[in-house]
Amino acid sequence: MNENSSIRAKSGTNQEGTSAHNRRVMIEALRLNGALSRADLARATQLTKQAVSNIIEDLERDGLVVALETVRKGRGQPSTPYRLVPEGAFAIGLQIDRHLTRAVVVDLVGSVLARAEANLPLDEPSEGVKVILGLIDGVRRELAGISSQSESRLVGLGVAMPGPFGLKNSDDKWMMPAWQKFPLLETLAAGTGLNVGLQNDAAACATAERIVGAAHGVDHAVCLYVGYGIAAGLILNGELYTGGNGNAGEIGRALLSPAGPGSTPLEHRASLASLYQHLGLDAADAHLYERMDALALAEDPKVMAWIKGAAHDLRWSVHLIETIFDPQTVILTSGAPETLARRLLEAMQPLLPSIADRPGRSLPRLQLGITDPWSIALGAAAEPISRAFDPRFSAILKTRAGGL
Amino acid sequence: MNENSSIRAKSGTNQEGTSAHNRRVMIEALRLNGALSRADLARATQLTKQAVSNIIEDLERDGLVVALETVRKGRGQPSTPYRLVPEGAFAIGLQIDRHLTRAVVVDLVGSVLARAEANLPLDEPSEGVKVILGLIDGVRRELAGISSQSESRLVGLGVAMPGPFGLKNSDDKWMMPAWQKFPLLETLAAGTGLNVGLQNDAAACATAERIVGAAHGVDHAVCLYVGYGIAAGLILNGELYTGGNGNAGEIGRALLSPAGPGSTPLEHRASLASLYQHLGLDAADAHLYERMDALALAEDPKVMAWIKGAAHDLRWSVHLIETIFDPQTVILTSGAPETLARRLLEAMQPLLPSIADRPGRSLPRLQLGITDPWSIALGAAAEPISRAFDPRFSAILKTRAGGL
DNA sequence: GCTATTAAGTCAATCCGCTTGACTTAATTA
DNA sequence: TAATTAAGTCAAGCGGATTGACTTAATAGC
Repeated sequence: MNENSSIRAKSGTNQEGTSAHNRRVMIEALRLNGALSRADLARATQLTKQAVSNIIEDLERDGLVVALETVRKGRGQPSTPYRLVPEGAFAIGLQIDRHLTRAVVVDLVGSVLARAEANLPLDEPSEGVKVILGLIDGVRRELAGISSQSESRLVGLGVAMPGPFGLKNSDDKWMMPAWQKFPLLETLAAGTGLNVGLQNDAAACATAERIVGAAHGVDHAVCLYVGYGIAAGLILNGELYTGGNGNAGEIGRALLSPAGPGSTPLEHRASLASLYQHLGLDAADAHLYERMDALALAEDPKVMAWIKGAAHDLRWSVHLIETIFDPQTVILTSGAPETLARRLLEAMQPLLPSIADRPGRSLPRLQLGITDPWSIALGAAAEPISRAFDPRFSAILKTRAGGL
Repeated sequence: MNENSSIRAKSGTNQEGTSAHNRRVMIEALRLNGALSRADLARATQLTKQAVSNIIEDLERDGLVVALETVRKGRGQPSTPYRLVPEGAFAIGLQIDRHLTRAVVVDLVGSVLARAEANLPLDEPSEGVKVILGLIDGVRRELAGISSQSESRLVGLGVAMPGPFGLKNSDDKWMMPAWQKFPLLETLAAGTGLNVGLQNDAAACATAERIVGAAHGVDHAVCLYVGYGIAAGLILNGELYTGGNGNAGEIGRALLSPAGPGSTPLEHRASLASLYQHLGLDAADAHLYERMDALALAEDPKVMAWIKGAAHDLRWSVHLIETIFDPQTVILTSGAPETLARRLLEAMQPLLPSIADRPGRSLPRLQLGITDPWSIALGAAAEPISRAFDPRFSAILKTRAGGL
């Protein structure tokens, strides 16, 4: 019976796929443009007025869009704009970091409705999972107080944690080895009854930028994330790209010079971990963020020295990213306080000359992204929303019946 | 009237899009699996037997597929396998290099039916275009002798030339500045009456590997191309990725170390140009290829020294590519003779440890691709074929009526 | 050797969702 | 007040996948 399972082919599609795509296209158009009339949507999506009308009627019935006041603009019948209903869908996002974990609830438009954080016992996943499930339960209850339909409109749980995933030698202290081995997704799926997705933290950052930040509506953007480690989140062709094994963009472990295995990974020089080390701070310190903020504001010499060194490496990373991906823009994000991130951005100027240094650019080569430390949890939560509502190739195709 | 043109949205789709996609899926399945029965196709594509039957009937009428002998395999009615008809479609590929140009005709399955080459006057595009049009006309006539329907089945002209494209300072001698400014595509479209597409040479290599080489059916592969320059062709999510401005993968100009603008681009060390320089060969020499082949076979010390140096840099490039893209495999291709390419591949072993060095790999981390010097022209020709017949997201969407 | 079983493939009706073209509604312009 | 313009609806039509019953042709088992 399995003799044919080796045939490689893409899935076909049918009218359901068509309809699903068109619904998603409407939602994306409303997300990107704020409020649009049916006629606007018809023009923008190339569909007929009638098709749009039917779809909008459906979406309105499903509580995903709502009509606004009619507006008169020149000759002709006034139009009725529609906008997304934030309460149309919710998702929970979970950030698992080395020393703490955060959970948030976001709605369809990416607003954070509830948040909670807790310390995480390092290297004890089975204990940690209890903490996490408690956290999730907390924000979920909070959501229930906000919306009566919260449960039925909860589309999933997105998890973000430091990558890379699935390596052979995962005893590297940078990599949370115990967590890599723990069956986290299965445990969380069982514990919450939700669909669970996983991204690394840079991908989560990129997802956050895409839904509410600088990558909103940009098809080719790379998000350079300076956190405890360093990595790039890739928006290619308007979608998050995660590579063959979910590890694309993990540049933290890239060797900077062609000097062989002995070189220092980028991560060991341009990351908050290296900053903590440079400042003699404890990564588990509960007031780490405030301390960094204060030091950055005070232009502490040690901090400024680190910024200078990190900016040097990061400038080179931006050059490399531009050369390799040819993105429309590079977004610098960080778990660090905004003051620090902004100084880092400034220290990176002027950027190295590169292929991106072309005439007629509409977006800056490098810009500052969200610096809120909750952005990773936000991006984690945005992933299920995006999966459920954004137009994607795979959303058109018929789903393989037999699992996966 | 143009007030609404600023609305950003993806196109919707309809039954035509569905049908177009399903046709493409059938063709891809036959390309990847050789010959399949309608029942096989139905299982592989998730469509019903009936839908597949209708589509196959269409494709057969259009001369794109043909039935083979029925085969008996166990119980049940014997199945009738179908395969692609090579003569179902043709495309012309054009490679424009610094000193020469090549044109080929390929068919639907990627076989080369005709080929021609000529020298190209450097920095004189208006003269060069005459040579090119003559070359194209030649292979086109040759094709007409092979197939009576050649003209109606000619899907387009694919052009491959060294990138990057559209830079500010295009007076770099590496970059064929005069050609960068010349309205090549428009001239060729007018001169041939064909649809014209452009890729850089590494992308063409990747396209060639995808249609007939090591990337056949692989969703995530990077093609490292060592030609006169060096660049990477990116197959991401089963499609060629070209970035925001068509320059993705142009790693030749990437600086190797974070030493700032003064560093040596990779291209100046690991490319055939550097080999020619190292050997004191003239890049315009008509017998360059044979000379290189002879030297490589004889294990000439100078060649071996260059190989050692280039391999050192390339090993690092592979590490970087693996770290950044997380591909299933990296394919080494080159305009150099196979002996040389193979020695280069061997000299790159052992590869640097990287994220790709994981258990349970099904494909090698690095493998040798097509070494035929005509592979770029082949890839150029494969692009229109792929555009016309491979399943792609954009092929499903309604096309914007008003051009582009 | 007969029968049951299995699988490929067809037939005809149905269904779903977009399209078409005429029509209604409601505003501005002249 | 009439002409024009644009938003949006109505109802019939159409294209293409689905459905389920049916036919055909092979092997497996008794």
